[in-house]
Amino acid sequence: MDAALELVGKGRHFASLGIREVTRQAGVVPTSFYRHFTNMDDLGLQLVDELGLVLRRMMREARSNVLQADKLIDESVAIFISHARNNRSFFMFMAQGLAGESRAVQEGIRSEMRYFASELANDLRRLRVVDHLNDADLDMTCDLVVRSVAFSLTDILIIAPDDESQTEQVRKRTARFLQLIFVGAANWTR
Amino acid sequence: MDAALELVGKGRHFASLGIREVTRQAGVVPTSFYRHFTNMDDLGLQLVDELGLVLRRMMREARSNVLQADKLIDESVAIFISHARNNRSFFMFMAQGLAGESRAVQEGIRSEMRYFASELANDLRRLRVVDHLNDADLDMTCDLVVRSVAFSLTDILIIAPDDESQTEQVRKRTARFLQLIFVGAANWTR
DNA sequence: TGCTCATGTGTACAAGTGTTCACATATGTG
DNA sequence: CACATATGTGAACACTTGTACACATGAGCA
Repeated sequence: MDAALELVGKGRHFASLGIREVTRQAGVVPTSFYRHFTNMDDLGLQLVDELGLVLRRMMREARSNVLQADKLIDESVAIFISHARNNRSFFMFMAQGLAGESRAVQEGIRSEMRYFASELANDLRRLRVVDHLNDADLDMTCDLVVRSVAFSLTDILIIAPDDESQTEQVRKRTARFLQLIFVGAANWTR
Repeated sequence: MDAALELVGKGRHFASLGIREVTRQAGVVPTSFYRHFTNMDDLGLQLVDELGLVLRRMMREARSNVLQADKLIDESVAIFISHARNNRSFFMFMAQGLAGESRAVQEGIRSEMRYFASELANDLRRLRVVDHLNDADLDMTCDLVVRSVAFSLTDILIIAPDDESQTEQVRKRTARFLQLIFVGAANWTR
């Protein structure tokens, strides 16, 4: 799994990876592959599971760092971007998988995003920043937030990993997107 | 190019297509490939160019159908979804390319999206629905709109092409996203 | 100690891959 | 008409690919 991620991190697309290629990168003989996975799709699915762990760690960090609501957006975006840079290959895999060729991987990632959005909705309720929204509208808002952040992935991943100034630009733009969405939510009337 | 699109439409990922495979689908001998393209990346780039035409046709239709501003969102989303369904393979290619393995294709698609966003900004100025926004904020809003719609692609493309009820659901949800964004824009103060 | 089970190895094979080259056939223009 | 140019063909090449099978090794446990 690490080998596959490394190849993805080098710019390869997961869909184009072969068994031999992955085992070569892992420093292992091709037949060993079958000891762990039945095919590449299987490997992809297990990567999605691990991606879930990464996202959960990120959420935990965000929750412990965002204490008061006023810095919520900037803090969260900063944490997201920092995780995206520290786990570049993982997030590349995620971005690829959203339109990948394995339906199962696709749905796995979408389900992670749904989970993420629903946790976000919980947190916002708890922080009492969206009291006037009913549940459905809050869910929609969080869905849109998660999508916007996810799309920013493509911005972060296309720039060089150490380009601080461009990263900062993406950070700012993403934060403004979320501000715009929350202004919308604050003035939303059904 | 049609052959490659057909394969993508069948669920294959563009990055995993081979020259022989594409020429086989095209009913032509492998060597013929080199008469038209130097490699698969080249083919991808030419597909991006054609994608630009599809998007421009879509814009033209949207402009001629959206006369008054009050139905703007619903009409535009409907047109977008109808185009996405009629050119399914093209939009699949677009969704894939955003996180694809060819940097050039990636940037090509991103540039199409930027163009789209800037045209949208022009239209909104012309319709005078956003008079209180300065140029930068209008650009940001349109950027977010285009991104949200683009993300909805993954929703449309994952459902069966003839599933009317799910399509309708995506249509509604996308429209609500845009409404939320425009409420945000309407109440935006720098 | 010896047994079991998980993991890794080496060899083999049929099938598929990208790319080359010389050759054939259209198509349109002077 | 003849000729140039664009496109398609067939055979050939050296590699790579997925997968099967029998065998080796090592770790943990009785």
